[in-house]
Amino acid sequence: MKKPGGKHGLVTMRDVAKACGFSPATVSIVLNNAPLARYIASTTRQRIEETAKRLGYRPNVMARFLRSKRSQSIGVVLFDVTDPFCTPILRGIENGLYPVGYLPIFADAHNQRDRFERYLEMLLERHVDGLIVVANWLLVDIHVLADLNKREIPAATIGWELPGTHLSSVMVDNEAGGRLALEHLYQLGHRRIAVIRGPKRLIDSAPRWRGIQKFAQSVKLKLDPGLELQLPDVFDPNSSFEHGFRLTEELLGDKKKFTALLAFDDITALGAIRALAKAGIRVPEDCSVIGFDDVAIAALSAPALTTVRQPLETMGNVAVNIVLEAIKAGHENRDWSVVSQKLHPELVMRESTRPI
Amino acid sequence: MKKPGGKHGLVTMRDVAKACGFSPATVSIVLNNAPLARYIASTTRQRIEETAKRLGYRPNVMARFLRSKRSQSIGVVLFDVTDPFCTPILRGIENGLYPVGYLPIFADAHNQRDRFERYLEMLLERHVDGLIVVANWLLVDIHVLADLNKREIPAATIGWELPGTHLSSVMVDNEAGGRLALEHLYQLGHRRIAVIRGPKRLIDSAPRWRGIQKFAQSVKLKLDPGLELQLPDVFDPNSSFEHGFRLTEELLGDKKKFTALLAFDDITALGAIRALAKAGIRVPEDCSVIGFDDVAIAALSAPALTTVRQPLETMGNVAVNIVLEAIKAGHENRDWSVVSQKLHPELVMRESTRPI
DNA sequence: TTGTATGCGTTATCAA
DNA sequence: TTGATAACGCATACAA
Repeated sequence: MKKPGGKHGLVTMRDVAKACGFSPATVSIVLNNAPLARYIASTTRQRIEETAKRLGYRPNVMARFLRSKRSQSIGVVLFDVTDPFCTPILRGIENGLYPVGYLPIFADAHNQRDRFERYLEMLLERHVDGLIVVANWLLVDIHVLADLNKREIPAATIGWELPGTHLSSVMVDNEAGGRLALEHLYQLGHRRIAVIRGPKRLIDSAPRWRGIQKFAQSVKLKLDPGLELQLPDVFDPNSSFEHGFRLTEELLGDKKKFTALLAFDDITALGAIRALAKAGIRVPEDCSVIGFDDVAIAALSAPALTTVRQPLETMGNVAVNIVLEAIKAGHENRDWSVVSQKLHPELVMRESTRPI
Repeated sequence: MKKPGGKHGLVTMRDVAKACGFSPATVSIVLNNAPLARYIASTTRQRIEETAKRLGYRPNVMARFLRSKRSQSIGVVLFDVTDPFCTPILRGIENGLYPVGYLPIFADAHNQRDRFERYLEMLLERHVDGLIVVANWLLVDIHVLADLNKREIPAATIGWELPGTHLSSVMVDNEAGGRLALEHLYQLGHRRIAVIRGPKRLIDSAPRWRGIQKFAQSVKLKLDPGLELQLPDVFDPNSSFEHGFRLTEELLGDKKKFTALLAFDDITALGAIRALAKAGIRVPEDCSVIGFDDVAIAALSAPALTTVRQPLETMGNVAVNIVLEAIKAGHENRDWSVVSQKLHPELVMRESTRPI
């Protein structure tokens, strides 16, 4: 008995058709459960399904795309996999895609704009059905977005947004997060609070700071500008540890007194804690420190970091749902609209803060 | 002037051909720099290239695959993205693929065997040109490997191997690593050393322990079996922190004296440090702790962790090169052979160890 | 030096 | 209820 399949061991639909004596068309209808499958005799259906299984037939996604224009894959562009911020998001995306049989095509921009753009092109060449972008300011470019709009590819951004485009977005409510952080320290009795603000060009920085200020005003707390530090516009997860460390050292050099420190993110907070430890200041006994993000490290560091949690995995999931919904709408020739979701942050109390 | 491209804004090769008055064949030859391109008039070539650019032509990778059998993508299956062990590997893979225009299709097994297998099938349906698997014992299955062999897809595993198959592998030299760790503690003057051994079913555990034992013998150091702990066969990055914590607590409860602790991996070490801190034992003043892997957290924790570094990113890169080489060989109808690479670990001294 | 024709594996339309 | 046939976008053998 001659074996089907070419030198690559591939079994095509025609092989199945030949083996069971039906036409490729019928086989296609049955195996895809197409609408017409309703009219196929159940004996036929069984014979076909059995044969397909026996021969180990696997549909060829590529060939299928040529007809149906569905690649069953979506592009995922991260600004930096190495950043612990991205990992849970990636997990959330993958987890949302898995049940519907979509596969993510993975691209990592290394925080480089040209790499980001090149990857976008590559993903378009692969005709991804949708796109999810975890980006930051570095990567913005009107040029590329025009392409996206022209091709009408459903796309969502995470942790970043570009109003006025066809891009949906999923973000944490930064203002609420900033408020949550300061509120926590305030309730613990802290009044002299150092704040490490985020990089100016990062979209999160302003609203987070606004939340802090608004809360301060609401309880008539006066934030000392001398305790206000500023992260530079450099991106790289390692650098923010360094910067947290250095800024805190400088602050300590100024002999300014403070009982708590509110850091822009967890890594910065860890850097700050290191600087405090080096100066003999214990956390949380002598100084409370709060971070932002609730990155994996936060729970493992010593002391475990109190922080404002971004629901990163959920954000990945939500982005997937937005994109899948748009893809479905496209197939059904329905309209779909851009959505902008803001998710709620959550205070996670651990060991790095305590009452004064 | 009528615009080319269908409702999706796609520009095909035919569009380009029509626009510049040449045949699709010529266009194909030029744009792919095929061998025949040597005979194409340079004016023609320029016209074609210019037109392609002007129309914004992008080759359709899917359609191209149908002819050339090259999908320009390779499947990457991770046992758990959430494990900090995987991140640098993923980066290494992506980085190795980028320059040659390959894209990784991403799959995360969540430490579940059925998910692992399902993903393998999905990747085969997508006709990936190659496969890289970052796995552990949980995911072994002869069944699936048979499929891989039959399809002759170049594949490499990282951090794990399965001799007697067509799978290449890239691993760290665990025995050397175990030796390095103990040697470091020994040279610092430690003699009463607790060891947290790896899960029995994990492939790394035995050789790493062997390296430890061999070094001990070579310097006539007697390891106290009472100071020997055993990680259970459970996989999940969080759990190893927990286990490191608990095992260390139990050890402390036994009132056994030790001046140093050698942990199976970094996360376990972090858990151990937490337990020590809780008991009022300072690291490294009262007890030195060494980890394994040099995961990102190691450098950021306080105290920064001394550890044995696995060149994770390099391992990803090496795996890519192995697979790409095999793919190339396949295209050129050359034979390629399975390779098993062992990379050297490296001691990274930070703050968690010190002389006795 | 360039054009024509064919087929990759699938699905969709139409005919039987 | 099922089967021919064409077409998706591209690359190649062959013809011109």
